[in-house]
Amino acid sequence: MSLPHAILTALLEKPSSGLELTRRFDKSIGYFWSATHQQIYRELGKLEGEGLIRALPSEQPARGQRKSYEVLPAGRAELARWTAVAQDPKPLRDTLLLRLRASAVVGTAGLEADLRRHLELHRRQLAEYQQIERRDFPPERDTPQDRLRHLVLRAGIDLETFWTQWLSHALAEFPEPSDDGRTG
Amino acid sequence: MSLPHAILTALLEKPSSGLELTRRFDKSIGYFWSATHQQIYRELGKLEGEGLIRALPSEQPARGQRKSYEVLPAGRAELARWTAVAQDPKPLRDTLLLRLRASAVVGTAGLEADLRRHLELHRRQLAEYQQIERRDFPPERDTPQDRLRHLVLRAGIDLETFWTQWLSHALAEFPEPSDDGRTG
DNA sequence: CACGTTTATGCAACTAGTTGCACAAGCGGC
DNA sequence: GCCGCTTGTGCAACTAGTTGCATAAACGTG
Repeated sequence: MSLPHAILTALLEKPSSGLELTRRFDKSIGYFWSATHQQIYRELGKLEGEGLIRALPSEQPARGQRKSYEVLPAGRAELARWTAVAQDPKPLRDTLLLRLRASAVVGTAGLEADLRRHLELHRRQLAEYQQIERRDFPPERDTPQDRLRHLVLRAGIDLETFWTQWLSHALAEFPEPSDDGRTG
Repeated sequence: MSLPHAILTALLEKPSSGLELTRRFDKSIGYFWSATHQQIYRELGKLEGEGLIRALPSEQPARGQRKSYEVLPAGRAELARWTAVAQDPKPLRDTLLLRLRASAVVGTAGLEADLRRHLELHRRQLAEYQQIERRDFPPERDTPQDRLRHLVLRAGIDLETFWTQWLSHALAEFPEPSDDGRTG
């Protein structure tokens, strides 16, 4: 439902080929809307068919036969429309919480190790976000665009902070190995 | 991938019919793994076919022709297995953040109202969780099971707290109406 | 110059979740 | 006793996202 709009946003920021988009998704927009290259190519085809983007005619030859796309006015209009439409927040779906809940009835065996692993992953992600913040949002730059993008990054930072804290807390009060929380 | 395990957990906590499960999903497990009644019925059929649950033979007659299910040993084993298996956290996917990012290029028109609406929704959800916490987790009850379930609820509470704070912050530094953050 | 590797594009099939609808039985009232 | 409402169960079709694979050009190296 949102992938086409994620792609439109990325292409407005900078016209790109499928592969460039894939790379930029891996390290920017993909932080809050991930996509594989297969999804991206498929969607680029659709968007072109709908007249929302077009292939840049200029640079054709180079290696492979890469095509770069740019957003057409209709595409920009569609993105603006979609941005303004009210949408309900989608309900939380988290397997780790589900597993914790399940462990209250079937025992916590094996779970603690994975909690530690998640904690480490979230710490890493947090560090990565903080590095991006230092690099891309120094105090002096402060256009409205910067402020909006910084807000998005702050959400990522604060979410990872939440997870690291919650996981630390969870591990701290985890049942002893001998007491696995099993009911029957 | 996880719906069957959510159902197994719910059925272990208490054998139920499809409708009862649906209701309990709406106000408990569904907070972190939502499901519609259609999904639940379909999955109950599958689980029964796989021999992980069975219909309780006893109470057949009543209204409609409701069937209650209970978990078989194979089902409990499968849940325990799944709980212990390492799983990667699934990447964040959030349309609101995407829209905010898009608004940096196409303008923030219409977005602020929806941010306010989301703030209100998250405040409500937070209040609901806090009420559940007061009701279900008074200080004196403290079995390992309680502590695990309380941890899950705490995650919900802290997440909603994060969103209300972040949304408040976002609204506070939102561009003035005359300045909509548009680039070109 | 042949052979494996990287770059780049893309199709097809599968899985999970959502939406829309169907149907049957009891319930409540006029 | 019929009519509309609610309860309870369920199928079918659709949508979004994932996984696995196919293809082809250029590159680099022995």
